Amino acid sequence: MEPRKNKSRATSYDVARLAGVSQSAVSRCFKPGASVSKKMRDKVMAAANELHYQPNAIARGLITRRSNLVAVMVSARLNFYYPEALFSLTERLSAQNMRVLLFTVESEDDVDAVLDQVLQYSADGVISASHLSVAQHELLERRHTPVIMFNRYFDAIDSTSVWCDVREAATTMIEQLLAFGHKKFAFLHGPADGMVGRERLLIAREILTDNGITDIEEASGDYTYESASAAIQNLRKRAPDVTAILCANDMMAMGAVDELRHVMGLNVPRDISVVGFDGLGSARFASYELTTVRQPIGRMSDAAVSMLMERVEKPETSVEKRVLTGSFIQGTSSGPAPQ
Amino acid sequence: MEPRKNKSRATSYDVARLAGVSQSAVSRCFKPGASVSKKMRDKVMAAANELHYQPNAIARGLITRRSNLVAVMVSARLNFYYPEALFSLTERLSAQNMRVLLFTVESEDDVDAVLDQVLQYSADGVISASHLSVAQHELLERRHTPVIMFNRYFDAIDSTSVWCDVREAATTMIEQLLAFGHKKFAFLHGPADGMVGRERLLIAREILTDNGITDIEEASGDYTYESASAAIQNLRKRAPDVTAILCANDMMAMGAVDELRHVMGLNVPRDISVVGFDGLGSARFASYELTTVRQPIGRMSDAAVSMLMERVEKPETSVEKRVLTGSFIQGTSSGPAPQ
DNA sequence: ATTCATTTTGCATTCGAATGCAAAAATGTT
DNA sequence: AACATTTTTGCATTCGAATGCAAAATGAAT
Repeated sequence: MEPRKNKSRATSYDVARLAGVSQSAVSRCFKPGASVSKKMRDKVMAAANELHYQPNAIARGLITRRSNLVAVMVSARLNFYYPEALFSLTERLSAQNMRVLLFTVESEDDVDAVLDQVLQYSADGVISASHLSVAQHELLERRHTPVIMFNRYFDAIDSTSVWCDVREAATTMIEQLLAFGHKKFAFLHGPADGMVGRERLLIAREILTDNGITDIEEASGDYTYESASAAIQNLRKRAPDVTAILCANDMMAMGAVDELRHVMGLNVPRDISVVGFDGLGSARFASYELTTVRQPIGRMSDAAVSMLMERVEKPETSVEKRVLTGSFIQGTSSGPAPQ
Repeated sequence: MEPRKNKSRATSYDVARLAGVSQSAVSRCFKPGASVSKKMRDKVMAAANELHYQPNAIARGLITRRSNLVAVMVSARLNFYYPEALFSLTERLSAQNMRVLLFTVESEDDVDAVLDQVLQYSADGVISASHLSVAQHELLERRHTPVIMFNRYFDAIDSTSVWCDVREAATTMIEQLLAFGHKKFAFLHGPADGMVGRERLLIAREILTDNGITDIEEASGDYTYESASAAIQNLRKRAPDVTAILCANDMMAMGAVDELRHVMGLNVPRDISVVGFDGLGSARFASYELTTVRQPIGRMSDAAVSMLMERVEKPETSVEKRVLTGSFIQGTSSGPAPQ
């Protein structure tokens, strides 16, 4: 008998040799529901424990064509919303015995390179919180890799997605502002390619239009706290009569509140109201108490994971869009319009 | 010629057949620095492009014994500090052509299960921001899997780690508080198992002791914003004369500031000063402008990744502790002690 | 004890790429 | 042109687990 090669890791052959059985027997003992006698299982498990054997997921993946890896793509820019979603997804994926391969996407240009990696690692599926082009969708489809778009409904292509419908909550929010007597509104947009923010403000615009308000001021940021500062300065200069600012996300709303209060010396909500979208943890901090529309991140993650798992098990499962509804959060960053 | 089996993915054999060469030639064309003639490379690359061939990372990993996967373990509880570190690490690892396998750890009990997964996937290395026991370290060592402890210096075992030394900055911070005339201090601790927080306040205590202050009030939270609320209530009841609160992290400092200001109606820093540790992005928000000690997350990530890569390439590389220094951030959450 | 049905087990092959070695081709030398 | 040298290529094997199929073992039924 050879002295053990300086392998650090026991293989199924090592276990088989020690237990005096075949390698296939070992393999079967680690496959739930396989046909193994109790005697065999005991022998093998004893040997496996002795050698600290664990099946090699890489080798297994090669033959089964299932890596049990899920690629999760998030945009690095959105520092606050996505961590909550990311952790939430990770927990739920582990519960399904899936591992998370994390990819951050700086800009749209990175996506192709990331997808190459996703495919090289034979991820069983993708959950993407960044935009994918039609070509990119097609690439994944050709490779039979299911994708779930997370919070990306209005993409050109018809793809399986989880989305949060904010219309009802936004209506409540905006009607409350109207009831508060606000007449002059402004939007604080996200970046031009920010689908989610655009959609949110589109809905807001419709609701305002329904109520006869069409003259809306516009300003733009990039979803970050910092970007709100310049946008608000600019906005106040152009349109000092605005009394309600609708921000495309909470982060900018927080930036807006701070700029108005601490730099411009205004009282929010007495002088001006600010509302956001997302329902971040930090939006509830006592310094902000944002009025906002909360996305049910936990339930969105559940939906994304369950839709993904279905498609991993049954690849031909058809496109599905699961829509959850956001809820209105009454904060203290909005209130009656000033005299 | 068989009709293509319904494989969605071209293999090196497919490329070889199309290019009229051997499979090994294809493999070599994708290995940087291999001996291949220009003619061969062109032929192969043309075929590879036509079939959209990309080498299978799983199969490659099996034979090379290099998965190019790095397991990153973070605690899910610390919602704010770690996302910044996580994204920072992910970017740097991608730059080294390594992929991130993300694991969240709810409690210490999860760690064993997570490590099993790490080993099953043959991660080339681990970056851990959660505590590992001696046994866990040994397990990884037996499997020749290098670990870098991220922000975990004072572990029982002598392990390679990145750590942020806050002593100098903390000294500056505390001496400033003393110069501001503060005499009665309180600590807002993290949870009992929070190594980092304990260490920070230990240092703070030493510095205060050096300055003749030994009677310090103590309160405890769990690093979250919310937990500061009860701790502060309790503290104010017991010791209304405290004028400076040192918090184990920024998140609790923010919670403390808000509780003091918005619930208790105090003026921070006029009535009471609050300082933190971390240097979170949100600590800079105008509503807080925390006085704190910032950890250089970017440089810490660089250090972690470079130390890891060294040990992946040369496994026998000895233990190394890289210590970066935190910097004092002057905010407006602290100021002169009240009369 | 014999036959047949059923469950367990092992054999041999497979997944896809990498690599040591030897054969073949290209290049250099005289 | 003949030979030596270097570079390029292909053959065959390997990594570690899973699995179809056939052989072996077990159990049931007569």
